[in-house]
Amino acid sequence: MKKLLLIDGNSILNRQYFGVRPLTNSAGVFTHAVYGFVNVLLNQLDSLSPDAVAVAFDVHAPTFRHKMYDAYKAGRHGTPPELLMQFPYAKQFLTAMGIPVVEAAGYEADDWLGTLSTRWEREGGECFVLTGDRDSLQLISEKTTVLLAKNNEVVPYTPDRFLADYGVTVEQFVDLKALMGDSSDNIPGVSGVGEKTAAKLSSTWGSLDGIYEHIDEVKASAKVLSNLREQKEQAYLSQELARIIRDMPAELLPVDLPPVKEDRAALRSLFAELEFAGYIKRMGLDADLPEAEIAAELPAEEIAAEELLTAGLTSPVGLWLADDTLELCDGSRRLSCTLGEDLFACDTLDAIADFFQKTDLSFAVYDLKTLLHQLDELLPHFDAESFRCSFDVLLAAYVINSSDSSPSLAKIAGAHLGAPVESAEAICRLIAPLTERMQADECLTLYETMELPLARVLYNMEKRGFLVDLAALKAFSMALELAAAGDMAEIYRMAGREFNINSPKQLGEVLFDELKLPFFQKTKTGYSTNAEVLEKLRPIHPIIDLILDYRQVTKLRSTYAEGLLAVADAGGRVHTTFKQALTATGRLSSTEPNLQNIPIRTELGRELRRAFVAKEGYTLVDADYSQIELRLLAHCAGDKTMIDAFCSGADIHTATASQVFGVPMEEVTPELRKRAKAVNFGIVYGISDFALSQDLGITKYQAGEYIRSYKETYSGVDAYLHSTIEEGKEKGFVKTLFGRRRYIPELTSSKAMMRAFGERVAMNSPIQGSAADIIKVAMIRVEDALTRSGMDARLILQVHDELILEVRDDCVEAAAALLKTEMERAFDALVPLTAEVSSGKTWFECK
DNA sequence: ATGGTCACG
DNA sequence: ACGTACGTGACCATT
Repeated sequence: MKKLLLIDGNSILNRQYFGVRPLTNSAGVFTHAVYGFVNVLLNQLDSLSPDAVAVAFDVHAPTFRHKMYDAYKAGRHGTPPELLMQFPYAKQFLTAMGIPVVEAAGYEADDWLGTLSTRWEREGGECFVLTGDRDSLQLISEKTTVLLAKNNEVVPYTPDRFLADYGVTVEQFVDLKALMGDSSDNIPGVSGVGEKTAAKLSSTWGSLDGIYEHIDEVKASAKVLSNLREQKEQAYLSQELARIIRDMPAELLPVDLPPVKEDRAALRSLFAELEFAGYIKRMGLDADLPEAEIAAELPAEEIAAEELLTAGLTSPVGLWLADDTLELCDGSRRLSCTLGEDLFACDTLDAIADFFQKTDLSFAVYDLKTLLHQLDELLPHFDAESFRCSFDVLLAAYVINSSDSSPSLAKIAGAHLGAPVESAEAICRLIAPLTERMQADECLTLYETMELPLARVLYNMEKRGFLVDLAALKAFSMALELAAAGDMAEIYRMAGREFNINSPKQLGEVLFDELKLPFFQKTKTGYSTNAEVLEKLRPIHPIIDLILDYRQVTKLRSTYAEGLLAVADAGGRVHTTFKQALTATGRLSSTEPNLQNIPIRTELGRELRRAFVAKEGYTLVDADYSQIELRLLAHCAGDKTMIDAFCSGADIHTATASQVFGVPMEEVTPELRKRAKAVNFGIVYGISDFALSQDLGITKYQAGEYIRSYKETYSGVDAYLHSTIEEGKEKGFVKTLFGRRRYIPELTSSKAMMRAFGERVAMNSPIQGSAADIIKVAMIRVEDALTRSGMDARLILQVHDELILEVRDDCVEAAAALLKTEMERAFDALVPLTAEVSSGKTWFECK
């Protein structure tokens, strides 16, 4: 039987618009509704393999459309412009897919669904109707299944499923609507009749006609009966309104519905414009590119490594290192140099090393830091310092838009060149558009003076690594294992059976089903067993203590002790990888191992830091910015009260407590200080009374009072945060002191939750991002100053507001002074940016 | 692949 | 009526 897939375009786009988190391409066009639309459509094509597809759209009469627009402007529901702007893209997608779009003035999408499904059924076919609108359920039949799109799933509705859900047959659906009405569709129905009464009446008498034929026998309240009698006309009018048209004029209908035929080039360019790299990959749109189109402009010239020096290339040279090929392109020629599969092809590698050592060329690359590591591994005596890099496509793309983390070269080329291009050539051709874009967005300086130089600093830090005491780590691991085993035995004894304590599911069953402990929180999948919940249960049952301890020691053992042992090199050093183009705010991230989340808050966890050591004859020098985010808040807001507090050198949380709670500084109790500290943190994160009340264990009202009082004390901060949100809404992005942007599409969301999230992001990002910028400046300055000083002292780690040096014992004091000075001078703010220095043989001792 | 949990700033 | 702090990464269990 031939299958037809019919789609209600308006309904699906609407659902995706509200269901998928907002997304824009770099041109600022909202794309999430189309993104979701493409997703559900491709999914259905995959799972159904229909013989034909059609997508229907509403076309209201012009006068009606005007009304809709006015309604929207008046602040009532209608189609928001952010959705409206996505319709043409959805239709472009359908055209490129070869899927007919059906629409006609005066008809709604479901009229098409009704008419075309009826025709298809009559011709003996099977039909699937994809929509998010329950009204279309009336189209269900033995041969037509309605695929109802919900937020994250598509539910197939057959006659049986419908009956089970609604308690009436599909045929009675329209009568049901006729009686109960539908306010969202302006169907009046019969007053006083709701879902229950309507279902009962329909199932008893079979239909609206049946009810009125036997109106004298109908059992219902007097009020309902009289309404039924008085509103008979209205009931039949409602029935007409609810019934989907199934007989549109034949001349409007398409003669036939051809099988889907993709125009892959059109799809590729559309997805490139929308920046849907995932779909380009999913549909394999890059794989079948004709070779000529990939390389586009320049032919590849094979070249021997020995000829590179004399090839006559001109700077800048796009450079791409693939598995066994080095590609170079200077805009007029594209050279390809095979490295050879033989690892012992020393001659080639020597020649390439020689080329890099002697050349005066500067290179444009994708991901300088990784390339330096690759060249360092590949080539004998590679000198990273003398490798001249004038452009990094990855870092430029990140500075332009930090939202898509670590985009591939293909993706960047797709977005800025309009088409994927051969790699070295793409890099070369991207320089101009990316530079222009950065210039236009006022972030070229950020890129040139901060991100690009930082890449080298990070490369050096990664290469140096951090020495760990393997023996100490092993001993710690064993002690933890012993503790875990002890906990485990006791937990099993108390539970009365063995189970996997690591499984939240099994643990939940033991605690809440078997031991019958009260539960406060549930997750999507079952009981919540997180530390917050367990903490509340602690007084109730002794097993809780053991579970918390078990969790702590197993975490320390597997993630940290064993985790670090697994990645240490032969010399006992661990080399993290900093991701420089990942976070939305401009911070770095650290992986394999993550050295930015080594425990410190608990005593036992902190012990781990004893295993992070300086090598023999060396000392660790550590400095961290004191309250840098709050200080930057004071600076950005220009809030006199807060600036004075910082300039006076007072403890900021005590000062805040004093001002917010109206007590003299000397009378601020530790409890008051703790609360003020929580408010200070909350402000930086984009505060809400609820979250603050949770944090402090106080009522929401009280939390609200704290916030109100805080805003009164620091009115400049309040005004600044508001203006940041306003600017974000206006421009679509917020920016740091150094011009780093973060786009926040959520700010214009029609969903309150999403918008509130956007507002918190708008408040936090400039502060967190500016702090990230400043420590980056500090890192460049420190690395530079240390090199110039001739001291044997080197940067080895950054932890957001903290820098760590490994320093030869004889220059600890000088290095410490240098570190402090360079950090504090990295940015000239309205308040001092102080850094606190410490040193020790282990990281533990630095505090 | 995803969710729960927990480590950090 | 509803769920809530901002930014990350690793491990484990489960699908």
